[in-house]
Amino acid sequence: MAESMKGLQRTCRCTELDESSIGKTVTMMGWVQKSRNKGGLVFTDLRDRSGILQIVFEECDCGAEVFEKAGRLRSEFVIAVTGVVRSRGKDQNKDLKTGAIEISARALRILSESEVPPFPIEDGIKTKEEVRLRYRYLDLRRPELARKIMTRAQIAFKVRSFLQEEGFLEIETPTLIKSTPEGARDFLVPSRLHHGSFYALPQSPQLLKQLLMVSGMDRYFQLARCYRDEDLRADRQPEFTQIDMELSFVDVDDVIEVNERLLQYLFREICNVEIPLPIPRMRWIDAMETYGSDKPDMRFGMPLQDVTDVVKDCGFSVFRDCAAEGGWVKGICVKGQAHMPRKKIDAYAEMAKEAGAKGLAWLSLQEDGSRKSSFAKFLSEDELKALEGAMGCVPGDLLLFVSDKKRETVWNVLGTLRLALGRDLSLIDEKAWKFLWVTEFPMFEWSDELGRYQAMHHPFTMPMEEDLPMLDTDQGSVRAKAYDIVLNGTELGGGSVRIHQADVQEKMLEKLGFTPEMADQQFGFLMQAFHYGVPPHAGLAYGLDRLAMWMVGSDTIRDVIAFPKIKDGSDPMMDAPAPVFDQQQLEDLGIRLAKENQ
RNA sequence: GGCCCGGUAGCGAAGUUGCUUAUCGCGCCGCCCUGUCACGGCGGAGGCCACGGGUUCGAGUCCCGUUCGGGUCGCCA
Repeated sequence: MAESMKGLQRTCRCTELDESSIGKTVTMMGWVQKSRNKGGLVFTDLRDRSGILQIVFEECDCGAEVFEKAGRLRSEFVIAVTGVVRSRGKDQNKDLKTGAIEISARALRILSESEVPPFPIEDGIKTKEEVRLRYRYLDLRRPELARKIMTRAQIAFKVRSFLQEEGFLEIETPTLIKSTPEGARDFLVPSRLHHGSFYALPQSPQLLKQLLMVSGMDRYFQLARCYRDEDLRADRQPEFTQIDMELSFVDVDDVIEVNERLLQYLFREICNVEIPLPIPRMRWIDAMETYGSDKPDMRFGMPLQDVTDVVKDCGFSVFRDCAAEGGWVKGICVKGQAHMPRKKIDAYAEMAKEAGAKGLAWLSLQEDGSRKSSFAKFLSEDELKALEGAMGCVPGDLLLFVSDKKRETVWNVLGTLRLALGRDLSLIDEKAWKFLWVTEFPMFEWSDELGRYQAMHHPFTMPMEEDLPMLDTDQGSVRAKAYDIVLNGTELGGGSVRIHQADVQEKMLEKLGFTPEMADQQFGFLMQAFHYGVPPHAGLAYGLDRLAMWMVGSDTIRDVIAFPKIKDGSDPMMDAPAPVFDQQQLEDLGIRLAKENQ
């Protein structure tokens, strides 16, 4: 039978008491972590979000009635205890923050009883995530997860205080907006007042924040909930939070400068990590050529090296023909792995094929100078020497090569192998924080599916001034004033300088295959705004969830989201999405379901 | 949509080339215990081996299908 807390007031949280509190009478409230009944006395560990504190019930101190009640305490009961703080003398618990003290109970109320929880409420459990997510409210009681959610709250607080200090205004933008083409699938919301019409939930507040710049707001930010109806990953949820910002009268360097200081501030305050500034920058093309990735993991080396010129006349027809057709041959040198067994090399070859390669050529130079290789027999000694020299290969090293007509394939395959090798060979310094700006992204990327170019970032991104003439002559080579911030091989955020001229924006939309009518229908409000005085502006958005994930040391984004969704986009706790309960709801919206969904 | 891994008491696991009553730890329930804190002692309860079909004298184990969960590729301006 649950008791009332009438007349009681909680004094403080568990770990807010220490030896200086000895002698004080306090009232503590929280959950029973564990109760140890020794017969003549009962020890109860009381838990709240701050930690654990030991309560002692002794009949001589608390009386028979309270002592009998204490004997009934079970895990996860919610209780209120009034008692006196005292020292634990010799019997201290060094594993507990409050291990030097305990509460000698005088009064006890059981505010709520509990069934036996479906899994232990403690750190380090191996319970399947499936079960934990169904009882997420219990999972969140576990200290390690609670700490992560509390750290996320701290991050949000620090972001706000830093940006406010820098003159940014926190402005909310609507989440019922217009569907835009391009990009990810939208979540749609049917309109009751306009049957047959739909709102879309924003994938980002992109256009709205640009309009705020037109409004003269100058510096804006928002912790914006965003929605993308795509498949989930360990670091991807259908709804997620962006630290979204936009600045007027700035160029690339200005955005980078303030954001470097933001990152430095956050990591110093939250993680006690000092990020040296400036954060290194790398052009997109160099990131691809050197690491085979637009978000390179800089915690280890093993760069990609181009040997197309070295092998263009060699005896190995695969390389020779590829070079002759304007293709690419690149390799990586895996230091000290000449002894790698054939089986493992074959596994990497399989990985290479899955990543799109036709095959993987390999050569190991043994310590005694002999070679093992899939292709060395086609090359002369001089050609081999030249190749090994170009790769910086010394005895004991293993070389892996990929050739393809498309440079994207070579990048992708070797980039994948590099990451796998870095992980498998423990080359990654897990304690390192390697930040990197990747700049000068291509403006466009070709879409086979659409049969035309797509915006790599988005259609409002400013091309680099010197590349503007190429819009008509060499569209694929136009670079954008776009930048990504990368941490340890993860994209934390990205942004760009935006187009602020109506004529350039019209040209861009035309290049992306929009007819003037389509452009007007989709973005008319933006184009209209661009006729009334637009400040040059630029911005950036971080994935707050990913940032928080790194800062708390998790490998899944779910750990920093209070109520995350599972792989199929559903919520196993509240069982959403679900069919509508009341048919009237559908009728109000003017929606009729296909037969198979009724 | 493809590929990979997994599902055995509330939780975590074991279960051999197919064989009697499916095992272990934690938790849970009862009794005992005045310094425990991974409390201890004694006793006890708890299972549609994910679901469906097949092979077999006999299936947790082998085969097929389904389902649920995770990872990954596609996808994610």
